[in-house]
Amino acid sequence: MPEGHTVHRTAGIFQKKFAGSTLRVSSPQGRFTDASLIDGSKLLSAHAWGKQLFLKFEPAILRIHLGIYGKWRIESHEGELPEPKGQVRARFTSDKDFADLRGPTACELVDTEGYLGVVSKLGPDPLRPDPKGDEGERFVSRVLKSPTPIGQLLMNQSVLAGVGNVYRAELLFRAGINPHTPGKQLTREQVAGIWFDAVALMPLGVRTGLMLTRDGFLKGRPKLEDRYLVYKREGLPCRVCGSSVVIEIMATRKLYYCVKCQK
DNA sequence: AGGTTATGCCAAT
DNA sequence: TTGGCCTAACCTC
Repeated sequence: MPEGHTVHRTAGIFQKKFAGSTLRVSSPQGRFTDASLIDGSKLLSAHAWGKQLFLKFEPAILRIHLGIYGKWRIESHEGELPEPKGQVRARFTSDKDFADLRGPTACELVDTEGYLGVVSKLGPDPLRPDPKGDEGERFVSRVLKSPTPIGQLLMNQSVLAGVGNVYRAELLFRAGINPHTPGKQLTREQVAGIWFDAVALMPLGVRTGLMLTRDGFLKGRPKLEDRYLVYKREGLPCRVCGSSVVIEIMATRKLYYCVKCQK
């Protein structure tokens, strides 16, 4: 379930369970042919930026992107490692824990230059520390200059890193903004509002592993049918006004919104 | 058993 | 704009 919250959550787990340890790295499936280059080396740190996960090993940095299918299985073990389930691209093993990676779009070693090349193309990430406090402004000024619909801008990782199709729909509903509105037609307050809403909401997703966006359902594990405001609710009544939630295709992705509440 | 779908994104056209 | 990647879960038959 890969939007940015999932990736940050995984980075935290790697940091806690594996950072500072020497890891065995293998590719049961065989497709990660560079596994041998980091096998037996120390994991220095793990961090996320948007939907990208970076594992810094001593010899090189491993860049992992889950794409739409990718999944992690991370568990502890008692010396006896379980058989890989399905097609495991990469397995990371410490004394106590193992992590199996299946179906990623990217699992590749990069050097510092390659790493900088990737992150230089990423927009601000609401889940990243913002010591100077100017990351929101980077997002806001970019949106306010753009003729592109805000629904597309929120999906563009160079504008805003980590938000995907679920958070896009939910953030726009919460803001009461129609996804077709060009960025430059929004007010500064509206765009800043989206940023700060994401900054407030996404850490909940990291903590729980769920994209919680409904006030009143911001803790626990709400059932799937209670979870979202508009995402995957086409044809169902809007939770606020009761009119039918619509679905459209915007730039190849399904877009859900309420025509009445989002002007 | 086969078809559809997915929280993503890139390259080719 | 379209096709392809790549895996598993969830349908229908």
